Parts: sequence; C-alpha cells; structure tokens
Amino acid sequence: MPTHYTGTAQQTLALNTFIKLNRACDSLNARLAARNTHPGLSVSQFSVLEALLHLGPMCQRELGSKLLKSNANITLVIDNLEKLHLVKREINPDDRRKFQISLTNAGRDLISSIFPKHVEAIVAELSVLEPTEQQLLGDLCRKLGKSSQE
Amino acid sequence: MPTHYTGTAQQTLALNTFIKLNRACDSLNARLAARNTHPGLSVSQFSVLEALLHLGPMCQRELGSKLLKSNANITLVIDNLEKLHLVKREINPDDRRKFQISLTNAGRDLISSIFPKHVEAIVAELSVLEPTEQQLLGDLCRKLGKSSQE
DNA sequence: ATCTAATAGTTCGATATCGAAATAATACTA
DNA sequence: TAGTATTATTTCGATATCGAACTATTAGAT
Repeated sequence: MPTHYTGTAQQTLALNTFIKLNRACDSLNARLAARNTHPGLSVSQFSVLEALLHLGPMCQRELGSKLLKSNANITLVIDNLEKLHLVKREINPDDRRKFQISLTNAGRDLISSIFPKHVEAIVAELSVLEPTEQQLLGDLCRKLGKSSQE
Repeated sequence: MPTHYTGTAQQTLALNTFIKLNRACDSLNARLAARNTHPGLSVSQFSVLEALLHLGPMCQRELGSKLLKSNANITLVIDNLEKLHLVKREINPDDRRKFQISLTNAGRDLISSIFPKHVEAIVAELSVLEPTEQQLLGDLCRKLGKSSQE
C-alpha cells in the first residue's frame, strides 16, 4: 500500500520506504503474536524478561533505554511482572535512588523455557528472506536506527 | 544492541535482523515524534486523517485493515477525532451496519497543512540512507511484510 | 420466509505508552 | 557545608491497543 501522495521523487521514495518499514514491522510482530510464543505475557513483559536473562540485572532506567521505553512505562511493566513474581526489585545500596531489577527463579525458568520457541518463530517468519537478504536488511536498519547513537 | 543469545548461525542471524528491524522502526518513529510534526494529534489520529485524505472516505473496518489495527481501537480513535470535529461518521444507507468515515473541512484543512511537514521530516530522517539503499530497504520490507497478503 | 452465518461496530477489562509534574536521593558548586 | 542541579523513580491523565463478549444488520441456505 504505497502512498498516494504526489511529491518529488525524493519525497515519494522516502515516504514509501517509511511506510513499508512500519508495515513490515507491524505485520511481522502481529504474525509473531499470532503464534502465541509467549503465552500469558505481554510483548513488553516478554522483552523485559529477555533483557534481564541475556544482559543481567539492571535498573529501570537502563531497561528503558535498552527497550526504548519511558520511565513511566517501565515502572508499570515492572509492577506487573512483580505481581506475577517473575522479577524482583532490590534497592541498590550504593545509590538508593535505583532499584536493581532481576529475575526470580520463576522468571528465569519461564523466560528460559519460552525463549527458544520465540527464536524458532522468528526464524520461521524471516525465512521468506534469504540469509544474505536478512543480513542486508539488518545492516540497513542498523544504519537507519542509530542516526542518534548506539 | 545485538542479541546475547547463542544459537545456530541461522537463529542468530534471524534474531539480530528482527531486533534491528524493530529498533530501527522504534527509533525512527521516536525521532519523528520528537520533531513534533503533528502537534495536538496522536500518531493514530494522524494516520487516520492521512488515510482519509489520500484514500478517501471508508468504513471503520477498512481503516483498521489499512492501518493494521483492531476494530476496537479504530472505534476509539474515531470517537476522539469526532470530538475534535476532524472527521464525521455517516451511516451507509446501503448497509446500515457500516459508518462511512470522512474528513470534515476542518480535518481536511488540518491534515493538508501538516502533511508536507511530516514528509519533510521523513525525508530528513531517511537521508542517512542513499536513494538506492532506501529502495532496497523498502523492497526487503515489502517482501517481509506481505508474507500473508497485500 | 425462517433460521443460521457472517459482518460492522461497540463495550469492557487489561496492559501499554507518553509527557509532565512530583518526590527522593545523589552530585556538584560556591 | 549550604544550596542547586541532576538523576531515578513514581504518579497522573490521556490515548492506544488488544481479545472477547455483545448488539445490530445483512447474507446465505433450505
């Protein structure tokens, strides 16, 4: 569904690229969600658990910057994960403004058990692209994504 | 920020591609939002107005399928746009289950006036990629996005 | 013509998401 | 060291977003 806007060639190209990028992302995520690879967890909850599993404990602000979410949002997501007993908040004694967020045993077990299915779903959905195409897409996205910084 | 997951080469590639795609999309949209090219409107509201401007009046379900949103969501967004007097609901006499959603004059004036700024912001943000790279990115996204259909 | 599908939209309850304002703790500065 | 600025988190109010259950209308089937 390209745009119906009529502008210069440069504008049309940029706009169509923008639209296709967003649609690819949205529809890919919708297809992944439909595969139900993280039952009982929201996407945000899943992302937080995954970050904690693979990157280790960190404070909320770090989580927010890794996941590109606001502090307010992270507060809520951690609240909900805490209610589910999947993560815990611990005051950082070195800086009492911070909470150290880490996985509980239950959280670690859960994310460890569902992550492989998530990976398989991604592999399956991305299989419409050859490995070289995936690499190329990743490179272009990287270039576009970090116009700001890492 | 590539994954720290250790799987097969195929898994690692797919996962990294997936992460880069999502990050590119999120960070691009955040940078566009920071440019404040659609003041007073949410992204969803903007998208609906834009679809109506460029594609013409349509019913809610059509809007949802163009924008990849649920019916419930479209109902709310249209409610809010209606309160702002930017769109109107009119019963379709041929099928009274449907509302025909169209821009009011105020809505048309507004979206017409801000859309060019939006395009310029996209052109500026995408300028880190050469035209051929934008084309390539768009092609790869198209291929990935329509694993299902149109 | 009646009964059943399917379709369009709404409502509900939960979670997400943001920006702005508020609070608490730490760092910096004069 | 007192005073200010910065940082981490929370709270608030608004909008977004989904799936599921519901209502109303239309389409299809016998």
